[in-house]
Amino acid sequence: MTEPAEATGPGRDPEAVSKFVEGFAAQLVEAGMQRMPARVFAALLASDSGSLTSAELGTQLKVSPAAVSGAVRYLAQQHMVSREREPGSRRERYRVHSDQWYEALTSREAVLKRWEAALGEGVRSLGAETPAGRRMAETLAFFEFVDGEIAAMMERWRVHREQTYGRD
Amino acid sequence: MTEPAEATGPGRDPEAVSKFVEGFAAQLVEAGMQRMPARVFAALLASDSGSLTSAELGTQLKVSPAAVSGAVRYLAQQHMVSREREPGSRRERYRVHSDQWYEALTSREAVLKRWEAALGEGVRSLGAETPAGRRMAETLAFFEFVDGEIAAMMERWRVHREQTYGRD
DNA sequence: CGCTTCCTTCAGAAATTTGTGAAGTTAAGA
DNA sequence: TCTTAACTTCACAAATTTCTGAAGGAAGCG
Repeated sequence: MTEPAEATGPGRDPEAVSKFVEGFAAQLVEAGMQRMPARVFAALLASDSGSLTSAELGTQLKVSPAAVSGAVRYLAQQHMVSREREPGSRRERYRVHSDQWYEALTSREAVLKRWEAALGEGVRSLGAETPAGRRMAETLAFFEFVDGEIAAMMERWRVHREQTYGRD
Repeated sequence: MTEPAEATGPGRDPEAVSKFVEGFAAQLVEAGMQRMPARVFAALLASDSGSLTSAELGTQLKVSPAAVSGAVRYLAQQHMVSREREPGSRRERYRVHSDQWYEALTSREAVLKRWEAALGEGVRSLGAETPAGRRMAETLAFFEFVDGEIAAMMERWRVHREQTYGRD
């Protein structure tokens, strides 16, 4: 029986934590995410409190403060983490909300929108009546369809989740 | 009025085609795709026949046969293009099927599966009763939910598409 | 009001990724 | 069977990305 290890801050089982962090980060990287943001994100996901300071992240991941800073800025822009000022301290905490982050992941809305814009432009410039134009128009229609569906899907997830876990 | 340009093979309006190809490829790159596969894919999408030979791709994109070869291998692995042997010629054609490719894009099933595996591993090793374990379990549940929803969504798309465009 | 702590920014070094040229392989056509 | 066209593979060069160390700036605390 592998003792689940006590939930002491950075303690627990650094070995197991690190293994998960690196493994999960590797998968995120393969899906197109930059390495450092992926590692930071995985580390937060694996923390008991769901939040860590810059310093803690640097220590745990063995990287410089500069690297943490860059990664965290990226993640915040993508709405995958939020920053919190620890009142009465110049420490900053970075947090994953258990629902916030995967909404960010699916609602790659911004990405879809840009794809749609590029496709629309293509249809216009190549001509809607050309075979290529028609193919692009159909592709565009697909993305527009997906856009709508995703919103509905997230709504169903919220319901499903509340039934299973109760509110956040 | 900007003449839609004649649908002559490589002709049409090389200017407009190139503009679309580079623009759309750039968006795909930003979403995490490698540059050359993105350009090749965009070029195929913008071709009237929906298929091009290695040589045509090389000429149009101004890259070496080696680069085309690498890009095409990647795209084929991702099921985003299919290869066709032109009967009675050693030319190979690469093709986008109008439905095949976006199914490949959305059914990032393989990616999701690997994420799920990594998360499951994390839950096990950190302990399902720890706060971190619970967070990961919930995340895992979310991906499993998405898995199922995507299949249903694609089915709805097929119906929607057939009504709009008729069968392929 | 200055000291100290923590984070950020920036320039550059290191590592990784990407594309090329050249040689190799397969298969059509004579 | 031999020639030749077409794609692939491989080693290396170039470009890009990624991280670090050092300097700079904001905010608590004495």
